[in-house]
Amino acid sequence: MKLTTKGRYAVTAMLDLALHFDKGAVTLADIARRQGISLSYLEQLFAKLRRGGLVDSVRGPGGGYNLAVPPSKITVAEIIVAINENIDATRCGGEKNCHGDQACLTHQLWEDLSVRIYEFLHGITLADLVSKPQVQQVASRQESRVPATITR
Amino acid sequence: MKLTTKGRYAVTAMLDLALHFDKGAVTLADIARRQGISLSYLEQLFAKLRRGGLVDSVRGPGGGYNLAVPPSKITVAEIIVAINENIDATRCGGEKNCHGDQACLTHQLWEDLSVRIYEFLHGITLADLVSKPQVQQVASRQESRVPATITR
DNA sequence: ACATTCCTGACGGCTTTAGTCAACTTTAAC
DNA sequence: GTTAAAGTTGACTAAAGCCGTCAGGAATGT
Repeated sequence: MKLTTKGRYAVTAMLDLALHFDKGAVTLADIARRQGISLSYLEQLFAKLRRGGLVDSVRGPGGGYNLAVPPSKITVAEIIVAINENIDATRCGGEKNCHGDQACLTHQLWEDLSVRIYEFLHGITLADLVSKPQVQQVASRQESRVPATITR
Repeated sequence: MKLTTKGRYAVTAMLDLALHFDKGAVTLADIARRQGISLSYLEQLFAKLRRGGLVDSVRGPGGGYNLAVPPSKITVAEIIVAINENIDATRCGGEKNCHGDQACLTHQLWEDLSVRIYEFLHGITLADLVSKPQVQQVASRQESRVPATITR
């Protein structure tokens, strides 16, 4: 389980999609504006999300992205896994050859931790996040915002 | 809570110290040989561990490093915190200004996760790790090893 | 046709990681 | 008191990953 800002961007973007789940396709430009993420970077992230089967895309005018399944069926862990193709927290990638030909001293520790983190994030769906008061509060503020100018 | 290979190196090295807790000072050269970590890199890590008060150093011949307190008093979380001076998993460093002037949508999520990871790692001491059969098994193999040549 | 939007690949700056090298200080042992 | 073992510090490099930009292309509704 690798946790970087990349994964955080992805979860934020997916949460934005979840907030507009029943309102038709959402363009990346909208997400970029609302969440303050560069459009081109979003394009990269969504390419992976699409390959991971988490979102559906609609081309052409009026197009955009939609969640492939309802928010209650998508967990945070799935999003992060789709973004970071390498998932293991261990040094050896599960090969247990971290140290020469043998497992390193702390191999088991990182494996345990990895499982814990995964379980935590797997227990949280987008629907869970949407229902949080804090999220709704921030979201409503974003709706009423003056659109900023978007580069490219 | 930032989890990188850097932190893993540090925990592995500290575990090595814990395994030799009652046997006098341990040189970095020994750790480098046993754990397959570059000596110069260990020097950097132990400078931080020393500043963090986790280890004591003894200079001169016969010198080396010792745990500053018994293994049962040192948690994995402390080690990682000492190594990565920045601890927060959130984008804004607790400032809650992740997105312009307001907290980003997922601020709370990362804060929660951060706490979870910290609690997990704070619940594991070096003594816990030492008592694990797997660790002892790997450790005993390392003791009987032919010393490899060390560069510089 | 045309504008909109997704899609793809290449590229560059930046930070972090991992490791190297060199010089220095302390101190035990001879 | 010399010497050698060890820690201490700082500068440096190479590689990787992150973040973002740019340029073009493909699909598609109007």
